[in-house]
Amino acid sequence: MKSNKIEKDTESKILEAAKRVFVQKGLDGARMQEIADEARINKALLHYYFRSKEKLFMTIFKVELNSFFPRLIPVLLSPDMTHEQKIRHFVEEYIDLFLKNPFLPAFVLREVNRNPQIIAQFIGESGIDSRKLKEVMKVLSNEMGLSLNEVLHLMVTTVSACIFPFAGKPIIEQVLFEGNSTEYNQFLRERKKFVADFVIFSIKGRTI
Amino acid sequence: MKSNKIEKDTESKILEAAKRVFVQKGLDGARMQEIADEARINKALLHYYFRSKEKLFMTIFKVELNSFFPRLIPVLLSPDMTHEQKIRHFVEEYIDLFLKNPFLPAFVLREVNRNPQIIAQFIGESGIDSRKLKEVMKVLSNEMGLSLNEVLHLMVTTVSACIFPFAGKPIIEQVLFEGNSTEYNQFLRERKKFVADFVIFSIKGRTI
DNA sequence: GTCTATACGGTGATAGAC
DNA sequence: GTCTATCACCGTATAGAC
Repeated sequence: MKSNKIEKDTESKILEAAKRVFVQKGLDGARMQEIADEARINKALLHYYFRSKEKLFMTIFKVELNSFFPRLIPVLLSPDMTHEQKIRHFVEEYIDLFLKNPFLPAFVLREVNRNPQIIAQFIGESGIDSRKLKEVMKVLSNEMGLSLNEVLHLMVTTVSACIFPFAGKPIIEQVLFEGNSTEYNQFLRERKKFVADFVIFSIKGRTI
Repeated sequence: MKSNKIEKDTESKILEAAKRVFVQKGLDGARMQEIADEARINKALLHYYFRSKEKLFMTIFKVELNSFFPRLIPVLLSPDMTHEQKIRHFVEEYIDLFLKNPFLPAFVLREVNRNPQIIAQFIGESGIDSRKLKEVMKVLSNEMGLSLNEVLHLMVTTVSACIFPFAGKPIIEQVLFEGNSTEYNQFLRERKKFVADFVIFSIKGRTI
């Protein structure tokens, strides 16, 4: 056994390298050679640990999809928070996640559109539970004084507002900030407050 | 010359086939063979009309990116409409565009993330004009009683709310409607009214 | 477990006949 | 312009030595 933990075991090195490459390039764009280089090993060893490119990809994708659906349902069901607090909490957590993993939205969207069945395949293993989700919608519906359908659209709109600024980074950065990435990052940092405000104001404006 | 217009010329056939394949599979996932089959010609002819896969792709992408940015700026500058009317008009036109081209959002997002420079490359040729866009923001800022920055976020949020339901179709369809595509399509049809209402209510809720 | 060498199929691109 | 045949390369995957 190696002395200290600076030396990672090979499997971890592969997983980390594969994550970087797959998330950036996608399944179709990624090359096993590039993953091997990134992990500082050779191609053959990739196939020794994971039998095929597909299998290695699936291992990565499962983990990433899992982190794409954060564990926020318990908070949304909490009886000790107002719906305003819940919205703020959700938006802040979700955008923070993407600030830490900026490529996650584009990656998940790309792969899920490449192979739409992949999402059904992993639905159970990721933090998604349709039953719980409907429970959340019912609770929020009561708290907000909106119909179930309105809550559904509201949720999708909130999630959209969090995800798109990351998934569409090249467009936003270029079109809105003429390529100035400092301004784009500033925009992202302001985003948490704005989106939460936006949603809350919309509920207010609707119910008066 | 052929009798009636049922027979299209080869270039058009290629272009239509390439559009279908590239939009669905992306540059990396698409195969020249598949495009040839789709166009009912052989691979060699593809290279005769367009020298390379890359060139053929660029031709398609330019057109698609162009339609991704609809010509809505004149309307947004119109002095004869309230900002509410402008928002409704924008959202309806934009969502209608995606109802007609459901794969457009996922396609543009995928390719723009694959190669972020591609957007700068075509910025002039697509219907985007940063100067005009800033003019729009200024006008809306006055009409809505919001700061320029708030209008910026508002625009991004509105666009997000229109695009994401299409770009994230596999996720939404599976997670929210358990794979029931009829319910998903129903959701999309309701979306125009909801998004416009949502934005307008938010402005109202903010300024009271 | 880790490496080098290689097999094998697929893919973009071209040559050349018609 | 359109076709068939073919090339050259690249990418996944495996064999086999250590």
